[in-house]
Amino acid sequence: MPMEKTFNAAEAEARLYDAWEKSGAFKAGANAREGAETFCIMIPPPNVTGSLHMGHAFNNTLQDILTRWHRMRGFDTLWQPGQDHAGIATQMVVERELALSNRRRTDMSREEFTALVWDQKKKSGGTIIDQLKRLGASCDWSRNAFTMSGAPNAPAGEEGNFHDAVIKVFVEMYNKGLIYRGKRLVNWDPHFETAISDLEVEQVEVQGQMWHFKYPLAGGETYEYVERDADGNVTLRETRDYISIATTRPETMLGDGAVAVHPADERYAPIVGKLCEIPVGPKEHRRLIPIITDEYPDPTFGSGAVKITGAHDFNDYGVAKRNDIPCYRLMDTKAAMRDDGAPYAEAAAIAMAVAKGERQLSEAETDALNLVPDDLRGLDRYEARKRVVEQITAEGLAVMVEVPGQARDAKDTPAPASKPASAPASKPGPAPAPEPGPRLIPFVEQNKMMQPHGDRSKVVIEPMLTDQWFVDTAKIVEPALKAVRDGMAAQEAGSFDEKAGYTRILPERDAKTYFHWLENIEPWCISRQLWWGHQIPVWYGIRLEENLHSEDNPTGQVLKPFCRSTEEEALECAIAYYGQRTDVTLCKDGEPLFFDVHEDGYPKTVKLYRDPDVLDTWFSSGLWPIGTLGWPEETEELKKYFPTDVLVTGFDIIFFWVARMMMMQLAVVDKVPFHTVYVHALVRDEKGKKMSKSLGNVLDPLDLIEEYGADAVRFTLTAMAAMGRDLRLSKDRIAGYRNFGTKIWNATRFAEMNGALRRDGVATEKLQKPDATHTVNRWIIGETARARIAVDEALTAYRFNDAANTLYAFVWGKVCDWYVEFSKPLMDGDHAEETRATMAWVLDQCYILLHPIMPFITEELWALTGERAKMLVHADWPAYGTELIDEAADREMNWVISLIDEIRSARAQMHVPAGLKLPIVQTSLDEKGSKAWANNAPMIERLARLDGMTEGKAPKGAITIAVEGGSFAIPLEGVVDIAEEKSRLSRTLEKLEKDLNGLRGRLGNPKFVESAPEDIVEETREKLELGEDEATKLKAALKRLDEIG
RNA sequence: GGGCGGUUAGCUCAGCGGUAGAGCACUACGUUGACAUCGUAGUGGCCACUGGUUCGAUCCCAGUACCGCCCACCA
Repeated sequence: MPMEKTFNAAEAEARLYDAWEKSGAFKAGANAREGAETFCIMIPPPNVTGSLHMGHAFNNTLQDILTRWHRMRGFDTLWQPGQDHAGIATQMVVERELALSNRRRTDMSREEFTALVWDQKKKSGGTIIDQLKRLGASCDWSRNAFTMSGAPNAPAGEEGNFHDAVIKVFVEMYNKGLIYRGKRLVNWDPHFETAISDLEVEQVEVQGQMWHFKYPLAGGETYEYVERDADGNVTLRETRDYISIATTRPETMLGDGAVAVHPADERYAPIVGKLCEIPVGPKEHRRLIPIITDEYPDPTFGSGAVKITGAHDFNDYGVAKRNDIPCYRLMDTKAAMRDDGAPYAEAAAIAMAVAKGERQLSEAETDALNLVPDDLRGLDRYEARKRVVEQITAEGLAVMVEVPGQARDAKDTPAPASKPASAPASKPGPAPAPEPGPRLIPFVEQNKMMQPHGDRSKVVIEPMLTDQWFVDTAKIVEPALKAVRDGMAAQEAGSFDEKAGYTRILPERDAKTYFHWLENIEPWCISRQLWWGHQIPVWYGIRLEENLHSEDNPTGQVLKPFCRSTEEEALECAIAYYGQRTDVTLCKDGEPLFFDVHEDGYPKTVKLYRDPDVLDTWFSSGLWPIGTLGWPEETEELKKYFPTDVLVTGFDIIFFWVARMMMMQLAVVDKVPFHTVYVHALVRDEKGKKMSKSLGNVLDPLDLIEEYGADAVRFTLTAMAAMGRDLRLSKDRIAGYRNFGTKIWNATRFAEMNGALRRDGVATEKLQKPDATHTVNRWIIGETARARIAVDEALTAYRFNDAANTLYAFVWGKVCDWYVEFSKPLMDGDHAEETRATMAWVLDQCYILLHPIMPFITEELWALTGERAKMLVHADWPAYGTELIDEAADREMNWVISLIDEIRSARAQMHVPAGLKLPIVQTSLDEKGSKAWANNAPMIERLARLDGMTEGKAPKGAITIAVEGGSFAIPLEGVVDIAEEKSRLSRTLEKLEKDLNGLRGRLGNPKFVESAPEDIVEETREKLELGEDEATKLKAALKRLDEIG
């Protein structure tokens, strides 16, 4: 049955994938040789609700190439797939769904909600798996993992021990003091109402507004305010009864604990230590705060004086901690102004007492204090800001500026002498409607500033003072740094050893990124106020009085945490802690917390309640390598495949994931999770823009697979995967590689039509390399060996593009362009059988070598072209090398090829009709050339459209063909235009002479001959000699033409 | 502000000490026992700029100019 004209990808891909899966081709260890080394890749788990985007397609194509390549080479191979539960992202999807029916998560219980999330997982979790299958990913799906498997409320079918592993790690790290709980300023996402880590915050440039306000000094006190320029000359001197501060967040003034100035700032020296008044809120209850010094304020920025709001700004928090300034929380979880606690008057009075040093508050008391004036309570932070600005302005305490046309009021907004140029950069705020005469408006500096946003919610992050769990990263970072330092050193030294227990990051530059981040690592906030995730295994009771200020409780926390893997253990632990006099029970969901006490104050009943927070998704994905292999159980797979081999990932998750996996695996099992991290670049659109839904420039890999076939998409991504460079994907390129598939398909058709695929009943994988005698066959066998060597070298070095380009050049440029053409005249005659056998072998090698990149079409061709005992997916990867290269055959064929090239070129330039067969006259030819001609005459005549060769002198009106070792003439009397031939030869000669001059120059330079390596000098000499020979011939030909003309 | 990249043919990119390559696009011509998703031939480059090292630099070093990315607390 003759083959179709093209490969029908749409029809074949599903069928082939199905066949692979059914035969267990992707199972761990499939096709492994006896006693084989292992090779294991962990998939970067996509979000369970996700769908395949171009980045996934790229990432997984590379992994699949490595996996298939190793599997064919007989490694005991595992590509471990799975999905991530993706806390926020997944919860977001389900909440959005709920919103459609006007419901919210808080309308139901936690259990009901997480059940809905599990439903969602069931519904959409398979999508990405199916899509990866469309790509051809050869994962061992029977081992598909999920970061929430085995969670307490997981439905049937979601068993597994990932949850247990996560909990175990948390408990162990807690016991080792690597995890702690504390009230810290964290990034708070007001939309999802949860803390997030630094990495989940995106800095976005926005147009910022900075107001300047006057904080009156307490008791109407005044001081001499003096400003000087760089030379110390006084530029301003006046008496002030206030200190001017600049702020971008007026609403946080309510929580100010101090005003800070730089200790060296002489302008404010007279008032340091005095109190000033926050100019908001009811006048009779204005709070006073101290003016302090700290290194943080920059005297050249703003007014040089900074209001310190420890609970809502990271810098201020640092200042507050250093100077023992109270941090007053102003907002609730939605970042609206607090509406709880005692009325403002009461709270303000307490805060005032604190400021005056008359009173001290515990952390809890400070947190309970609501310093939001009654009229602002419950307002959104931006509404509150507006009100605050209005109030201050109305009261005349905003620094004003004259408009229009007037410079800003210099006396109130001092521009320090060192930065005189800063003034023009600042413009007055919103321009008022033009009115006659100058008029005063509040001075608002318009500056570009970076504002933190949640990477998921896109809302502005609010720094919030809350109780959170942290990993003490400083304690576990060192091994992760050392492992990569050692790995990179070995890589550099060329002595990299996969078994040495260190890790390298490729390309090298990404190692720098890794180092930089880890060397400056901050504590990692791992608690999230979400419902979807691993709930923190900590139960709280009340702390026993005598321990309130003990060493293990420096902040005087009232709660006593019991961190254990299970409720039962926590309960046991608590019982031991309280002793006989206390009745300890578990607090059931929704039950009120109630602590009853004995007469002497000792707890009588304690209800343990579980920490409601869940763990950061990346805490669990940080355990992906051991978790998917069954840890903490000593499973066979864990023993066999861990540490794994390569991690293939995008640079965007080096911090999120790679660094954390390194730290966590080293902390938990004291081994690096993989020896190599291959970091690939981003897939962009053809204009170089990052693909994003909002830009609408997303190329959907599924669409592309539909249109061009998975192989074409894969080959394109591979060919463009130059290390470390972003790649721009265009459809033209994909179409080009789809054509490449068609090309090899048709080469196979040719072979089939010529009976070159008859294997005479020999199982093809047993098909040996034929003992060819004909130069053409010996040559292509050598070329095949070269290709195999180059592909292996490229893949070993993770140079995927080199592998793809090598194959492209070999299959198209060598096999199709030349070998197939050469073979045509050989299909009858003495060498017919040998040529057929060689072609069959060469094509098999093409399928094998291409299979990791283009699995579908090659598998199909494999099946179509022989009785195969094994599918191609399990075919043996060849090991032949340079022993197959026949240098003599190589030289001969290269001579033949260049002769044909020359003739074709001359014909085309002389406008000889393509179909016209011409005789050729050999005017001179050395022995090698004669032999080469004799061996390959039918091929040369066919490909160069010649009609027999004679020896003799160049006839009149002939074109001259000069090749190494000889020259030919093609008589074109009447056809050829003498002038044109002259100009053609001249052009060729000119080019040649230019090259020769360069070569002569070099050889004429004694220093070159002295210093350059011998082989280079020798090569240069040879080139010159050959070139000069050719030039001589060209000159002779030109002279002849001159004689004729 | 700190760090890391990039600048090579019209476009997208390889190459990274021995005098420049691919794909696409473009031009001309189409023929042989697979292939028009094709064939053959061709056009097209002071390898960003300026210095330095070297016998020799697109490649190494230093600086300049643009472009891009990452990190960062200027109120």
